[in-house]
Formats: sequence, C-alpha cells, structure tokens
Amino acid sequence: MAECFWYMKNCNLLDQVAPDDIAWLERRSRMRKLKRGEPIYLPSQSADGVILVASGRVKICHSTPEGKQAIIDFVDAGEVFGELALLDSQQRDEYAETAEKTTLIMIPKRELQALVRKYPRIVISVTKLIGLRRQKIERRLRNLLFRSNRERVIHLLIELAEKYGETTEDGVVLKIRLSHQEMASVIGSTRETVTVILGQLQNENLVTIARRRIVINDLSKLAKEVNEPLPNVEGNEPQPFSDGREKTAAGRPLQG
Amino acid sequence: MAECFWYMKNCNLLDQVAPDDIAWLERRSRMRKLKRGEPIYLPSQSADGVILVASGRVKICHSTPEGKQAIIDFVDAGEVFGELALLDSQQRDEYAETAEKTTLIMIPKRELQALVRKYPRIVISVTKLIGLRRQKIERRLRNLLFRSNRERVIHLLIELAEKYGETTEDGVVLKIRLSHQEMASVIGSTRETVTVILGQLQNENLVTIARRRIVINDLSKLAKEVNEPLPNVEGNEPQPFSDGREKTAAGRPLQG
DNA sequence: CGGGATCGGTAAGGCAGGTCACATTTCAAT
DNA sequence: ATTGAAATGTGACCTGCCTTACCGATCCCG
Repeated sequence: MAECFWYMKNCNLLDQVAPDDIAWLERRSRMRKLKRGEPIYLPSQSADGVILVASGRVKICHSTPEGKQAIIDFVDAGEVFGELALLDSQQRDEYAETAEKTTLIMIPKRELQALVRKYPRIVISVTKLIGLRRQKIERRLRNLLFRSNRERVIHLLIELAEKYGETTEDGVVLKIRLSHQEMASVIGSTRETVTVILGQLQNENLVTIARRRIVINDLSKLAKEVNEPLPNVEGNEPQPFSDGREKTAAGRPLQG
Repeated sequence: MAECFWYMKNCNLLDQVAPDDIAWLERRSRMRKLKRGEPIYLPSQSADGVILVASGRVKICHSTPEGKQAIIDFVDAGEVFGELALLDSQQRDEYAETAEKTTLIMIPKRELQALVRKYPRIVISVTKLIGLRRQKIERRLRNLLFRSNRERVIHLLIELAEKYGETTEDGVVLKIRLSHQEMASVIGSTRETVTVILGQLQNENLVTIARRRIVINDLSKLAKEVNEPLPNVEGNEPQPFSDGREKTAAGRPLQG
C-alpha cells in the first residue's frame, strides 16, 4: 500500500493536501489491479466515488444499440475520472474499461467530501478539472460536426499530438499505441475507413506508421488542412504543459 | 436599471447573494439590448466575464472553414454563459449570437471574483453549472457518434422536449421555435435532410408541425426507437424541474 | 517459441445523405 | 394589406463511406 500513497501524492488534485491526510485517505481507499480490457463500472451502476488511475490507461465508453463502441475519452496514469459523481449521484450513462493493464485507486465520495471540508481549495481544483474536460469535449463536438472522415482523423492526430506528442528530428512521435478500431471508435467511423485514410496520409508523407507507432512528419501541414492553429507539443514550444493536467497552479482562478 | 436588478435576482447563480450585493454588482455590470441575429462575441475575443441572458435566447456557435454554422448550445433567459471564462481567460474558440431579440447583462470577471470572496458558496454553484453543461455535451456527443440522421433528429426532439416541452392532451408541445436550418446546425446535417425527416415523422403520426410549432404526439415511441429512457416533461412527471437550471438547492453536493 | 487471437490492408457494391436547383409558403416589417 | 426576405417542400444526381468478405501480418500469452 506504500505505492498507493505515492500515487495519490502525485495526483494533482491532492497536491495541497498534507501527507498525513493523504495517508488517512489512502487507508479508506481501495486499490484494484486489472488486466487490459476489463470493465471498471457499467452504465447502470450508480456513482459512488472518484477513481484515480495509478498506472495504465482507461477508456470512457458508450455503446450504441447496434453494439458499436464509442470512446468518449482516455484517462491516463495520474488522472482521475468519474469526478462528476461529486455533483450528483445519478446513474452514469457511460461505462469505463481498461485500455491496458491498469491499477486503480477507488476513492469513496464520502471521504473526499470530508477532505474538502478541511481543504476548501480542492473545490477549485475540481472545478478546473471539470471545466477543462468540458472544453475538450466541446472541441471534439466541433471537430465531428460537418467534418469528413479524413478531417476527423486529422483532428484526432492533432489532439493526440498535444497530449502524447514528443518532438524529435523525425517529427512528432505519439507516445500512445492505438488500434485503428480504437481511433474509429473515437471519431465515429469504421476500422476500414481509418485504415484507408491513414494509408493516404502516409502516401502523402504527412505521417509515418511502423509497428503501431505513429509519427507525424508534418504537423503544421496537417493543422493547416483543417484550419487549426499549430498546437504546442512537448519538446518544442516554450509552454511545457498543455494537456489539461498542468500543475494546477494552486488554482487561483476564482479567487483573485 | 431596476429591471436589471430584477433579472439578476432571478439568476440561480446569485440566489444566495444579499440584495445589497446584487445592487452593487448591478452598478458594475453593463446591459446590452440586441436584435435577433446579432453577434455577441467573436472567437478571437478574449473572455472578460460572464454574461447573463435577461430575456431572449442566445446561440453558442462555431463555424467550419466551409462556412457551415454548428450550434453548440442554446442559452435561455435566466441562464448565464461564458462561465468558463472564470477558469482561464484564454481566447474562446466559439462565438455567440442572439437567436431572437435579447437583453444581456455583462458581468465583469473581476467583480464576480470579489463576490466569490464574500460568498464562497458561489463556487459550488459554478461547479454544478459547468458540470451539468458538460454532461449535456457528453450526451450530445454520444448521440451524434454512429447515429443516422433520423436518429439524430429524434434525439434532438427528445432533448427539446426535456427542456422546452409541456405536456398537453395533444402530446408534448415544444415551447421553442426552431427553423429546420437551425436543427440541422445542431445535429450536423443539412436543412433539406431535416425537412425530409420531419416530414416522415409527421406521416408516421409521431409529431405534428404547424406554423413552426412542434408537437410530439408519441414521445415514448420516439424514445424507444433510439433506446432512450422516457424523459421527464413539464406537466407530466412528478419531478418538476429537469432542465439543468433547477433551483440549485443551495448546492450541498460537495459539502456533505 | 509456437499458435490462437487480434490487427491491418484491400477491394467490390450499395445506399444514406450531401449538393444543387427551383417552386411554394410563411413571416415580419412598413 | 403589401412586399421582400426567409423558411419549407421536393426531386435528380452524385459521392463518401459503410458493409461485407477475405487474407496476410503481428502480437501476446502460455
């Protein structure tokens, strides 16, 4: 359980909390280790707390009546999800599953609320978190409405570059491995179409894919094609963090 | 300006604020009266505060490079928008325009922050507001991915019924007037397609449209077709408010 | 390191829905 | 009421992409 403590210390939501209190929270949380592709919660289950991803990666999904899987979001190590449970304990209407071997820490709502009483600042962090995720979703909505599948793929690549990209001499390397099927589930398309489009982008020398490793050779050309500004990517632009989990800056936004 | 005061009193975000403080806020806010179809802010403008819709209705939009208008959300009288400006003063990447003759109250960020210092509770209300909107957007995302245009139209009708519906003996009357073009802009389709689909739904006696007034004759059948639960509609189910602006309930969710 | 499962590539065929074009109706302002 | 503007209804055409089918490559776990 010492590792659990460490994970929680590294969660930006808790970075203003004294170690003693983290230890207290830790004792009241539950750790789960899951293999790839295992369900975490189902849509019918009521939300009973917040979940911290200690290691691995989680997919937030939704299934259409015809059985197609839509991926709403990915949650990486160090990030929390299910945070809307803090607002109302309604049923969730999405489900979550692991995208790879993953360790989770389940933090009960009740204990977190107690912590909030001691550290009111946490509310601000939570607000920021929810707001940033909302901006991300709004952006995805915009990038889907009226967009062709090629444009959707390009938008996705740009998003991935922002979150997982690292600039090298070859271009922007994406430090995430996604199957074509998963990409299709994100953009609302089919596996075959994604395959074809990625093939085209390779022929045009815009991207290079080898062994499930995506390298974007010409990010600015991609961005220009869909009228997006050139995003910040790690190892390039001055701004070091732009992936929605920057160091929370002691969340002064509403206070002054 | 007395009316301005009244509007602010009726905004659920401010319902815990003493009248004196509302008056103070009012003196520092600016009122704008706009005709239908006028721009409120453009994507390039930086966000400098929150905007309260005193009367009328506002559209939050986004334009694709090809000039198609996507409608992200409607904001009705009594609701605020631009609230993400409180989190970070980034540029907005959407624009807002009036959907009809509208009166707005522009509340500067600075003054609202001062008010937050006196009423920390407001943060909770803001969090709830942002969270509810996020749930709404996530739902729209789900309802667009992998859905045919017919299904999208039906999902839209159900959403409208929840927010604007009133149950009568004829069925659910939608107290909002939308053009086919506007509906198309919401679901990412074209005006012609929406026309055809609404015509089909009329032939199937699912809806009746007369003089831009939409009446849903068989909401449960519509809901069943897209595997949605039957929504609460004003004048029918026990729960009186379910439109995302319920009386805020002094927002106890994070406090215990 | 071997073998089953998952993933990637390709092609033919069909259809939902976008585009264009035009007629008619309804709305709102004078 | 009059009239120009906006919204609606409808059809022909065409294309993007979904569907189905199949096969080779790659991965992963025992």
